[in-house]
Amino acid sequence: MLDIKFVRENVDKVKENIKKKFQDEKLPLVDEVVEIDKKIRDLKLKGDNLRQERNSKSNEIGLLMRNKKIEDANKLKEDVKKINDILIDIEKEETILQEQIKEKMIIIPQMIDESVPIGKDDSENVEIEKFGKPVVPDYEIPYHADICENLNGLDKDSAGRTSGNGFYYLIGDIARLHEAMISYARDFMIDKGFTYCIPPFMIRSDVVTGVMSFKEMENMMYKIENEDLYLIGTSEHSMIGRFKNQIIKEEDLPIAMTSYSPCFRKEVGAHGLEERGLYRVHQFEKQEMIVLCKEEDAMDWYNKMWSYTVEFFRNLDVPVRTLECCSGDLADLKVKSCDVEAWSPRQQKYFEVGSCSTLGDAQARRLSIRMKTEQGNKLVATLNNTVVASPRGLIAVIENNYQEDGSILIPKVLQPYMGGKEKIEKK
RNA sequence: GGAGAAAUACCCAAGCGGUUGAAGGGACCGGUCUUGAAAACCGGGAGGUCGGAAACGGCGCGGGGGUUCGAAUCCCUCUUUCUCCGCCA
Repeated sequence: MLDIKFVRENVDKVKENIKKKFQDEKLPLVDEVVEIDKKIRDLKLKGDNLRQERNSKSNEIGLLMRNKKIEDANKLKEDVKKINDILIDIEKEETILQEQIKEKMIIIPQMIDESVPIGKDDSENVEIEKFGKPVVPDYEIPYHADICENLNGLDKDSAGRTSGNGFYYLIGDIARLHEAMISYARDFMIDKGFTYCIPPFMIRSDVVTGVMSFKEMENMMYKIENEDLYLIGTSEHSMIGRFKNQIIKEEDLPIAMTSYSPCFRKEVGAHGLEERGLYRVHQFEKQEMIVLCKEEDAMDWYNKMWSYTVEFFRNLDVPVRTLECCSGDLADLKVKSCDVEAWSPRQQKYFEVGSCSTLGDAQARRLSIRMKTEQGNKLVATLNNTVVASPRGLIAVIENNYQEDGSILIPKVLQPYMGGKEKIEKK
């Protein structure tokens, strides 16, 4: 969501930004918004003047009553009643216009960063850099679910019976490896200076609508029956929601936190669940990082944040690359975003394991997250990035450390979290 | 889950239908005194948000709604906190 003042003063820039995102159908919205905004301001001025008159007349009535001039007071009461009748209409119209403008403002995309590559859709995303050599061993790497099942580490059949498609039982050393990754990710981020946090796993609807669009909400969020509560799709939701309507002291910024949570997603309308595997599932766990900072520091943080994920995966001996989201593929709330992708030696291509975004002040405007400065309050910038989500991250580790004999070498950094174990093999 | 009480500005807190369109403290800022500080004394200010170039004005006493000429004050509702009971890792 943009600042209405910015739109008012930068109609051309806003339109150009929409074109860059190939959303030409939204172009008329800009003029409509400016027009409604003008109407609202006129109406507000009218209303304010009437309210001022009402206030002073009500005051007069008070004085007259005290002096027992009942008749004069009653006369004034009539006047104020008339003012109130006019005000009712004005207020009604204002409410309608406010809703109209909000509806439109909410779908006008955030101004993207100049550096974002222009492109229509995800096919035009741009590879930025490769880290580590993508190795293809001379033996065949089986499908990750088969590797896990062969090591007695996965039971999808039972999960199908208990919970349906999109769920899984992780068992034994595979479950432990999953947990080890999350734990290592936590400690890795703490070492980078981030504060560890376990947030609520359910949030209210007003927080949900603050952090995502309605369409996303429909397609992602599980609702608790008979309660105003939703299961979080990522801890970003509760972590950013934490600051809703808050004014942060300037000296308390930046706020850099790393949070753990299970994540629940309906995955409606996405590419569908993967029948056999663990790549796209209804439930996973994630170590996340979020940053709240001054707008001018956002780009530095953005670059730091994605590089932490790269470093994390390199420590696990997983080759990765960064892929920048082009303008057309960038979600409307985002200023700039890139995916970190891990190498799959089986598919011989990279697949998404994390996503790093800066939202500028868009989220802060929706949630009213501000910082106190000497010149008044300013919106903060919000950023988020995946450290690791598992089991998806698990797939990367398993495939890249798979041995010809069917065993998996445990990356050195994870061994302390696995009781010193160096290898997972069939018993 | 049941029963009660409460929510006022950075903090404490008065107020319970009209000179409160928020008293009084504390902290804070400015000053006097002091070599400097502390103490004391004097002075200052509603933080936020919206409209406006500004002057100024609107909103605003946990959120939302209502009654009234007029609401911090009365009514409804939601949220949160506290106390007691019940239940439970």
